[in-house]
Amino acid sequence: MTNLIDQGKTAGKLVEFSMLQNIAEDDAQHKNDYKMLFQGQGKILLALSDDDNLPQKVLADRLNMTPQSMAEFVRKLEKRDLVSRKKSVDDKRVTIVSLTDNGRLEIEKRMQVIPKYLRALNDEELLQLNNILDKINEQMYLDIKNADSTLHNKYHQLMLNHVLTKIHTND
Amino acid sequence: MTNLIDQGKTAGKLVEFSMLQNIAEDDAQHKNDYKMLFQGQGKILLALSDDDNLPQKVLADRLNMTPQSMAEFVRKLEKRDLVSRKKSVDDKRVTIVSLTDNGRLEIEKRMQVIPKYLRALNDEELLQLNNILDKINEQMYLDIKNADSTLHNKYHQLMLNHVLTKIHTND
DNA sequence: TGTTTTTGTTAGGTATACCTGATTAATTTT
DNA sequence: AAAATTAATCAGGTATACCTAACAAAAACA
Repeated sequence: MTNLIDQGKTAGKLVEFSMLQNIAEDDAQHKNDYKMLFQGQGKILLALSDDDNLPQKVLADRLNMTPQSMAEFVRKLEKRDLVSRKKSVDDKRVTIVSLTDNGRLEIEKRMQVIPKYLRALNDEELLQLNNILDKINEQMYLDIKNADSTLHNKYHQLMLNHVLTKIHTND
Repeated sequence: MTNLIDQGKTAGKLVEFSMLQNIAEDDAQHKNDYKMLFQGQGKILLALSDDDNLPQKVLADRLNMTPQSMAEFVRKLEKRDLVSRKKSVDDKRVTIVSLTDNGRLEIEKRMQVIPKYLRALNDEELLQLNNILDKINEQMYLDIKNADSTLHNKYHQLMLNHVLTKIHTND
């Protein structure tokens, strides 16, 4: 596997990339926005953007979090007017969490940020990068699926849907 | 600029990529290692790997942090045996921070992680990705430089050196 | 030499992401 | 109907990344 050497090189460049990303986006909240998409409150927003109106319990399961943490984050999101909570009619124990219009906008805003550095690429390179990302992402889907055959982490499945429908379609 | 549309597509895939990365590396500390390379204590380690034996003040300046934060992080790193501190002989006010062997190993370990998803790429694609990352990174260097003409953030300069010498050379 | 500047420390604080334990209220099971 | 399970909440905790204010010691400057 001579390939391993090339992989190593690329790995280095990816670290470099992350580093630079981190520094370059040092300006204010833009960075935070982007970074916080995949943790805590951001994760929840993302999950809801795929599948709205979920009970807290379901969210907690999907995102691999305790219900207590979920309660906390949802409360915080509610305060920021990004989600709303209402009691389920069928089951008065459950609280349904929904995105507010505000929340939906917020997600859109965060996801539509086009990193400035993409300007550096010409059409051909953009196409290449697209294809490469497709392959990489597909590989990760596989890895995730395999690591998760037990299905106990529904989040993975969730993200699969999310991305496949919302992003992949515009190829 | 029709290109904007393609950029948008790619931006989406990059978000997808980050998301998946986040989920796929869900296993234990591997994830944390990688993520924490660019913040707080990790940043400091990285800075020292380029240029060792620095006064705390210099580190604080380069990393855009208050000296107090720096003191805190350095203390934490010392506790973890990743750096050592010694008083400068020339200037008894300054504390010189140095990587321990342990710290050096730690950085190597963290940076040499080859993401599994790179397996999915063949030689040609790996080459393409390499070139693309070069271009993107170069663009970011420019952006950083421009944003930082005042030179008040030496970190950027630092990273420039770091990456150019340590990573770029093996092209 | 006395004042000012610089490096670093101590103390205290904020915010975010999580977690465990205990408890309540609603629903299901027996 | 009583017991067990479930969804959520409250209370309290840990860890990390930062920050400001106040202050001591050393060095530079006047």
